[in-house]
Amino acid sequence: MKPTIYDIARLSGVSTATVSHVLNNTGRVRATTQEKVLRVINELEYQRDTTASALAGKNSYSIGFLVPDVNNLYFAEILRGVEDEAFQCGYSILICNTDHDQEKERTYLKMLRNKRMDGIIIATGSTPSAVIEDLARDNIHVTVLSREIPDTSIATVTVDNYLGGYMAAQHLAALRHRHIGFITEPLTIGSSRDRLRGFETALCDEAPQTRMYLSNDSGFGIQTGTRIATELITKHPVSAIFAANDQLAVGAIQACRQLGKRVPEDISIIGFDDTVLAKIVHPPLTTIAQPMYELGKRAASLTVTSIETGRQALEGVILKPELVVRESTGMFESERTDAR
Amino acid sequence: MKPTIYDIARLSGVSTATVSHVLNNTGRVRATTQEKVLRVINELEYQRDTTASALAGKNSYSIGFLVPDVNNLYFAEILRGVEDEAFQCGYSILICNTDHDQEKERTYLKMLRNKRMDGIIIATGSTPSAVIEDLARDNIHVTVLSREIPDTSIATVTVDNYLGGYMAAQHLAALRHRHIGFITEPLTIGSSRDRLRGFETALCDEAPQTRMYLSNDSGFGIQTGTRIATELITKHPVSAIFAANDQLAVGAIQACRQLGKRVPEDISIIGFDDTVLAKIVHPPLTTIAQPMYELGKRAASLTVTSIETGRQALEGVILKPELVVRESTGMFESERTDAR
DNA sequence: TTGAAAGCGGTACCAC
DNA sequence: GTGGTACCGCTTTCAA
Repeated sequence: MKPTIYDIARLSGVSTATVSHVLNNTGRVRATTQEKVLRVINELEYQRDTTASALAGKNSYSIGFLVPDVNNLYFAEILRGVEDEAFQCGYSILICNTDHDQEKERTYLKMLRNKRMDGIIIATGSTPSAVIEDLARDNIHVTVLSREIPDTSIATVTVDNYLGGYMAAQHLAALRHRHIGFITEPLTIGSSRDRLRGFETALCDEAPQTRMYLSNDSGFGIQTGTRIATELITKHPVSAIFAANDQLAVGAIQACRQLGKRVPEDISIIGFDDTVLAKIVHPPLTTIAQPMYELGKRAASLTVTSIETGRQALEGVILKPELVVRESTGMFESERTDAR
Repeated sequence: MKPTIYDIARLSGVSTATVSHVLNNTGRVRATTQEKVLRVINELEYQRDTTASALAGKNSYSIGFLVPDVNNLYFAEILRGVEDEAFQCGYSILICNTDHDQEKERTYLKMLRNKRMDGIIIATGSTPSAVIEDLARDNIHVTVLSREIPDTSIATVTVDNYLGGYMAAQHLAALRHRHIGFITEPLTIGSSRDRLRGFETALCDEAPQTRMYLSNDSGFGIQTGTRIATELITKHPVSAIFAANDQLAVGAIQACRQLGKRVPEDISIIGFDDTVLAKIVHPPLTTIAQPMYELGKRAASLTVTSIETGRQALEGVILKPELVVRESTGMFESERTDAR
């Protein structure tokens, strides 16, 4: 059986209080005593039981990570960043796949509370801030990841989605596209709205004569991308499409293939995120890159800081996106469109 | 503050023992008492504190998942299966990215013990079975995922890697390839060895005159695939390449592109796993599909069964791989090779 | 400097 | 049926 502090105490002839003191470097313990205790600790390969320690009021060294779906390149990479940083700091990550399901989210949140998580990183789109405040009341430090900064002051790590949308539009406008389709994620999600706003603003700023086409449909996956792109292309004279994430963009490329349109000659496509998909797909995807790993790391780091300083961080970290030009976008050539 | 059983006991005028009984449906509690207690529980929205419960000797309802890297499509999908099943059963998953690093693995294992995990799913390549037995001694139920069945009896979920390798060779042999390159993951990993054995055996069985070329180099990622494929193609007259995972295969395709070889006209490429990469890459990849999600689910399910029955499952689940033919493999045409 | 003891929130044995 | 109470393993106050 794993040794306990009682074993350590007995074998080194001191009380558990003293053992605890040397374990935590708290209180004044005579050097010789300390040494004696440490020797026994090493001898028995003693390791503090985190569960007991947590129950007694200390950290559980665990952080919950609420995420729509880890089996999604975007979130998988964020998760990697989160976990790496957490591991560095001595914390572990408990994953919660919500599938954008409010009910699952609530269930997970309860679980996390009952398991005494020290902190929670929320990367799902739409947790009401009331929930977040509840968590704070239970002394669980919350960090919101990858969506717009909510009203309530709370630790937030996000990419500048507005700017990202802006850059995408700028790129397309510079290539002289004047009829652009926009494939969005559900606009209930803050980041989606920001991307759209940025996109529209850039269009106004740089090429006010441009028309943008937005489907009522929205979603996340490749299939959705194909569906919406098909709708956009058949209903409107678009020569370019912005897809709010790489998966949607890949779907759009597939739609083009199905419809016999060449990318980028007939239709330019630009994505968002820069997951591996963007490099693998054919043609390689021009996209707005997000520093996903970094987002994860920063979120974890902020959370740990909150936990260890004992007060909820209020910082808002906003990272910059970056335009990565590959081969899926090209200059608009009018004669092609006429041939349409 | 969250209510405790003491609060419930006080407000419903009974002892904590009784509250515990109604919570656990253990012991005989008078119906009226039960009702009274339940009412208070609902009123206060009481929820059992898992940490305290675990310390008192019950389950922690947490399972550790040791995996090389969740930011890898193959493992991400397995993780999804693991988490879904665990969630269904009321357990949560703690992730541990080992990066094939023995040191990290040891550190994680300690962490998991100290956090009183009920079970651990090990999807990394090479945990010595001694470690596994240690875990068992601490009453932690272990399931090994996705590698060969070790000597010691232990719960194992795996795909038939031998068969997978066999099928890949069969496919290539049927296409009349007689000079085949083999890109492997490190052969320290059991599943890699099995794939290689299966591959070689099929070649013997079906086309003994075939030559196989194996590099000393090995690895996991796209870059590695490109590197090894380049070596294979420049040093040997290969007309086909088997890559032990889809990433390596994608790398191989990129190598072909760089070397001016067409896939599949000049070189056929077959992968392993069938991650999304296989569908996205150009040309779409012929590959040996693994039921990754299912693997994860089964592993979680076995683990939970072990935990809840109290005795380590010894079952060995072996799922079948499947050949998925896409466009990266084709019939060998001798005249092409002559032109080489 | 050290130790006795009262928790933390549950569980479960044993007596009534 | 129900309740008293001794743990689980560690932390921390308070007194010595």
